[in-house]
Amino acid sequence: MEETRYSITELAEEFGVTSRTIRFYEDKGLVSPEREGLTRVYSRSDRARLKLILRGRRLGFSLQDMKKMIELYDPSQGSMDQLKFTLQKCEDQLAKLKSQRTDINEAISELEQGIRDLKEYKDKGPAEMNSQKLKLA
Amino acid sequence: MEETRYSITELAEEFGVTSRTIRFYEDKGLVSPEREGLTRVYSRSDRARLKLILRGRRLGFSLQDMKKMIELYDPSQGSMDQLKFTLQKCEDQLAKLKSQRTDINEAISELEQGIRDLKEYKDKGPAEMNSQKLKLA
DNA sequence: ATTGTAATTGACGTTTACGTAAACGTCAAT
DNA sequence: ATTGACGTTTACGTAAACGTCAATTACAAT
Repeated sequence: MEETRYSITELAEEFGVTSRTIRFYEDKGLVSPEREGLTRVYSRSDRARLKLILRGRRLGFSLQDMKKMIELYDPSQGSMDQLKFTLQKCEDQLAKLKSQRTDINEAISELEQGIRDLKEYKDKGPAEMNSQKLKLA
Repeated sequence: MEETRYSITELAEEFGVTSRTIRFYEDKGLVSPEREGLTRVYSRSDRARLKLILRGRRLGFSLQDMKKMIELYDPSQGSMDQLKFTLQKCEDQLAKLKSQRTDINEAISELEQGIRDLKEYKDKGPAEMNSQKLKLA
């Protein structure tokens, strides 16, 4: 089995982040690559972790959450507790996202209405507009 | 005409923010209530501004943006420039929100799938699962 | 006058996810 | 021997939108 090795810049480019970011994750205890002298050498599993982290980030998880969840995939066995933890976090996050989506949808509606009003105000002039329509007091 | 007057805590409670927040907005030049000695006294128009600010916040505008946009409703006339500025900001923000919504929708789908996989993994046990399904490398 | 309640100010803390700068080491290639 | 590209560390900076705290006043009621 070839030992696949990655450099920090290699992974940074592949995942579209800066090497600073990857080092930052290491600081937070999310990855711990080997060292050859000072240079970091990433294994295939390090790369997988990284991928997972970035995926979690896209889904809106905090790095702390990711740290705990990622332990599910460690050399050790995926214990039931870890599994439950991850599942719970996922469901929490799902709820959060859905709530956010609701908020955003409302904001979009309000904005769209606002834009319509503003355009009308611009075209017809302030004269024949009642300020109520612009949602003022 | 009665001069309606509000205290800082009154408004804070009405709008569900802390008085610190309101003072913070003042710091940023978003409201400038009268003073009686040191005490802030808010007028009906101050209250309207505040309402507008909070509304903007809900819609995801920055305080800076709100500051500029809010001048539209100043004693001075709502100049065409201000109107255009506001309209532009609204459209920018609308675009931002729509893009966010897309991201969130994708995240929700991914999460829902992930949750399904995790549950399956939990029930059927690790044995008959291929790790690919859990999106690992 | 004292107690209590509110308000004020200023300064520093918080959170998240990094960016940036300084100053230096390493290594391959020329 | 030098150049260039990359790497390292430490430490401080950034952005937003406040929160928290402490010290100080102000004012109202007792």
